[in-house]
Amino acid sequence: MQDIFHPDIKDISLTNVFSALSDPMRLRIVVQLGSMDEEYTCAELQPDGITKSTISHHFKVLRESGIIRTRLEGTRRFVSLRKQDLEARFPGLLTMIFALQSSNEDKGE
Amino acid sequence: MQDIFHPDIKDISLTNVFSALSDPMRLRIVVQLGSMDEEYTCAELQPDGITKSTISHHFKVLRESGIIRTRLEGTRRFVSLRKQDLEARFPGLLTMIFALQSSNEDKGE
DNA sequence: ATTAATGTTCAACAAAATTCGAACAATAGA
DNA sequence: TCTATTGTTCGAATTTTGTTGAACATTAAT
Repeated sequence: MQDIFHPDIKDISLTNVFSALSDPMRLRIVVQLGSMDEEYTCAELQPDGITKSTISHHFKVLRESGIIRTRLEGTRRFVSLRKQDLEARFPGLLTMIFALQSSNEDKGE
Repeated sequence: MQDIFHPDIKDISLTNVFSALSDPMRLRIVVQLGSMDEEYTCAELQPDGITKSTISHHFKVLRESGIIRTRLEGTRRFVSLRKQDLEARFPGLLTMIFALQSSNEDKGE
């Protein structure tokens, strides 16, 4: 039932990462995950007015593309950015994304 | 008829750029455009087995997302990377992409 | 054993993206 | 004025993506 598949570093593809980050909601999640070195539950990152199944779908996309890691603990799932892996695979990508956090980018436009 | 719309630098959005680059064919075009400081005609960048209408569509996506610039000359159109604009807007993005050119990324996987 | 909490999965739908061929537009050249 | 060249645009078909509610699974707590 629970696959919780995480691709190996070498299998993280740039096109898949770009595809995952092309959705405003997912990009915002990544920015939020990067803003603090902590884990979040899925519910904590769920925007208002968005259903559980929707956010679950986005986490799956982010996880299968190699951007986040999911850890089970009881009934909850903690997600975190694969910072080191992404930096090793695509140096500078996260840095560039976080730099835009201060400007006016990640709100879908 | 001919719009040839190019978004202003400030209107280039990261999600749109990621979306444009999430397609393997378009990413390959960008890599090829970046490998030389030259302009290409659309036909020169057309992969084997791909129709004109398809490649025309991809150039439109790249242009409207702010990644390339199109210049008319006679019946041909020369396309080039908006290197400076992209570097100003998303510092390090192109550098990161071109670094992968040497590795084994940009072939769809 | 119930009940609650946290997410996933499934079926369904709507919207968007990809691809193609045919038709068209604009220019260059004979 | 024809004709060739280069590329766009317009449907249409197919595929992918985003979203939701209902049902389910798993664990925790009572």
